[in-house]
Amino acid sequence: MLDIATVRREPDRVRRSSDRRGIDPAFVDEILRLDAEYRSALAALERAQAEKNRLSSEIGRAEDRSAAAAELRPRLDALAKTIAGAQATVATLSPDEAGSPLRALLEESPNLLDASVPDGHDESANQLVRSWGTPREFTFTPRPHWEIGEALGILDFERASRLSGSRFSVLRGAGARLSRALAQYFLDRAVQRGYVEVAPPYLVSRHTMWSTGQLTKFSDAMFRDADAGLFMIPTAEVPLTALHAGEILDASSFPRKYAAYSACFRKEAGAAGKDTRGLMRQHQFEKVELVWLALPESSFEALEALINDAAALLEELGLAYRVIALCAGDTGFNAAKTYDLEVWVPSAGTYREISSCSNCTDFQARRAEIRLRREPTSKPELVHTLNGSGLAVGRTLLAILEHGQQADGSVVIPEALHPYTGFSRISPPG
RNA sequence: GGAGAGGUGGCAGAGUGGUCGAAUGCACUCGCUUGGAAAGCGAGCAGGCGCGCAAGCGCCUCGGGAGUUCGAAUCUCCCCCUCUCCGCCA
Repeated sequence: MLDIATVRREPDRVRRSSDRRGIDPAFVDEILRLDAEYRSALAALERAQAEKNRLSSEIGRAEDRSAAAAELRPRLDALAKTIAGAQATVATLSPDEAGSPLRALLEESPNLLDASVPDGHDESANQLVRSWGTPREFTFTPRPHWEIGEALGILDFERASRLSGSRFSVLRGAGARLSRALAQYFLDRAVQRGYVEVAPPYLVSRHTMWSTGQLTKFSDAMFRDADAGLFMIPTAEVPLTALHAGEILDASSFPRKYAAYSACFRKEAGAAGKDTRGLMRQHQFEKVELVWLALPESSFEALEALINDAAALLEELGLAYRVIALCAGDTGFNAAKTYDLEVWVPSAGTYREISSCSNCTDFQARRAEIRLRREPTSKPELVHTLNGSGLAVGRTLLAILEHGQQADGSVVIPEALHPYTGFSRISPPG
């Protein structure tokens, strides 16, 4: 959610950011107009309330309260009418009132972009930041992971679709083991890097989902149980970021770094026809998510650290990757700046997203009311939140299968995982 | 799912219609005291919003919402949550 105070103080900054995202900045003027209207209505209401409070306490102080009440009644009745009217006006204008036009505009506006975000409308304008490793040269035509996995008997999409429909998978034997090894490995490495491991709920309330900015009119691709009022998390970013919602945290505990393994659930309705085969895009997938609560002045340094934490995992696994800075038009609603981490996928002959790391600045913290206090006597201020995958389990598994495939159909497992898998190669049955 | 108890400031815990945004204690901040500290003493110390250059002034908030009343933390209704016991269950 945008800060009304920022719109007032720096409307040009808001206009520029919106324009760069491809959003008509006209709404800024609308916000300013509604806000001016709101504040004058609020001032009128507060004047009437102050008058009423004065009269009421006068009655409370009087010798003969009922006599005083009787005497002041006409003025109080008139004030009550004024107040009721003013309240109704304020309610329709207030930025704090759910459903008011001003509130709606503030909630629908995406986060302000950082100045370092490159211009551009779509992913073609994204910028390469750096790359690591070289894609493996094959002496044979590399097969896609679903063929490799099915031949090895470790991936089963046919039975998955009988169980649940399309975009589900069944992992079996060494495949299931490899998946578990990855999750365990990612978590262990995160803890070694100072993250606190968290096992969060996979179902969260509407309010929690709303508080992290997932419930906008632009994105409702989530599975949910309307009866219970619960949503299945599309990412552990939601419970991790909202973990300290409503709290005022001591600045000395910053930065706070959390890591959680979870299943994630997405309808992916907008992605029909894209990545229909394999593990790339599933309704249910697993991921280790990394979340930082950072001091405002150091959140962009934190973003660099976060993307490096995620990238280090790929280096340890020997998988070639590149880091991409998303352009303005490709940067998500919550984010001020986003880096994507893309891993080389041999069968596709290109890099594919395996992690997305974002600095959401104070945008999520404003809704979730996550604050910090610098000194015992200082005022609370909003924290900055960051999130990124470290990493997506299915996509990493996919990359390992394709990268490690051999001419004889077996797959060589990266050494870093051997302590977790207990095997160094997956060989065809028989 | 059934029965009961309860939700007040960072914490504990008073407050059952009127100078209560809230006693008291602890924690915390500043000052005095001290060689230094502790203790002691004094002052301060919730959050949000609006007006104001500022000092400051005002409004709102005692789980959330609606109501009664000139006036609600206190009374009424609805909802949410927590705890205890019972049932069920991995």
